[in-house]
Amino acid sequence: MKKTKRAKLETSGWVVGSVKEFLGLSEADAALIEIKLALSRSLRERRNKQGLSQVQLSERLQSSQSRVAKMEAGDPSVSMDLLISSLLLLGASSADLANAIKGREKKTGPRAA
Amino acid sequence: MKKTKRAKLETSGWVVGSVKEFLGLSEADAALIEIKLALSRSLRERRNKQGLSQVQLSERLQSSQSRVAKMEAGDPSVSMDLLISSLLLLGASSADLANAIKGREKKTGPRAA
DNA sequence: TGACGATATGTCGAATATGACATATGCTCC
DNA sequence: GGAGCATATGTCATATTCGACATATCGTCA
Repeated sequence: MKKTKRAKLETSGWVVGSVKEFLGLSEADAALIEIKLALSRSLRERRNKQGLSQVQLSERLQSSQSRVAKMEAGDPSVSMDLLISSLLLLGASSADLANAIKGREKKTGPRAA
Repeated sequence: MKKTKRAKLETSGWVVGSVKEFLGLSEADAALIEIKLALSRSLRERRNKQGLSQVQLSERLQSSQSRVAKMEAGDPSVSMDLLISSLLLLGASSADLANAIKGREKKTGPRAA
C-alpha cells in the first residue's frame, strides 16, 4: 500500500459522503476508507448508546481522549486494529463488526432506492 | 490496547484452533486474533483461487514475498489494515470481508474438548 | 460574562508495522 | 545429487501509529 494518496487526504480531511473516485483513489483504497468510516461511526454510536464520554472510553481502552476523538473522526492516523479492538471492547461481536463493514446497500443494480 | 499479552503470543506463535482463553487473553483480544486469522485464511484462499504466487501478489501490493507469507501465517506483525487492503486488492467486496469476519459458527454448546 | 464538561486538533517521543533483503525449508523434475 | 520453483523465517532501517499532553472549540448553565 503506497501511502502517497493518504497525504492529500490528511490535508483535506476525508470527505464524508462518497469517497469513491474523489481523487485518483483506486477502488481498493476508497473501499478501505469507507470501511474505516463505517467503523468510526459504529464506535461513536456504541459509546453514546452506553452513555460514556470520550474520556471514560479512553480509560477503558488504556488510551487517551484525543485518540478516541481521532478514531471517531476517522482520522487517517488511526488503524483498523485500534478501531476494531475498541469496538470489541465496547462489546461488539464479530457479527456486529461484519454488519458495520458490510455497509449500507450498494445502489448499483436495479434495486432502486 | 496493551501489547503485553502479544509478546507471549509472538514467542509461541498463535495457536491455530480456539485461541479463546488460552492465556489470560481477554475476550476482546481473543476475538481480534480470531478475526485476523480468518482474514489470513481468506487471503490465502483468494490468492490460490487466482493462481498467484506470493511473489506475484507481493508485486501487486507493492510489498514483498516475506510480508505476504507473514500475512498468510497470521504473524502478529501484520496489521488489519494490511490484511484488509490486500483482500480488497484481490477483489474482495465489503460483503466478502464481512463474511470472513463473521466467522464460522460459534460452537459454544455441548462440543466437549 | 465566566466556568465547566465534552469534544476537536496539533505535536512529540516512544512503540509498532513496513518493505527489503538474506536465508532456510520443502517440493518436483531431471 | 542438484537445479528451479514456492513458501517460511529472521533481521534491519525506515515509516507509521501510539498514548500523552497542550490547547482550542463548542454548549450549557449560572
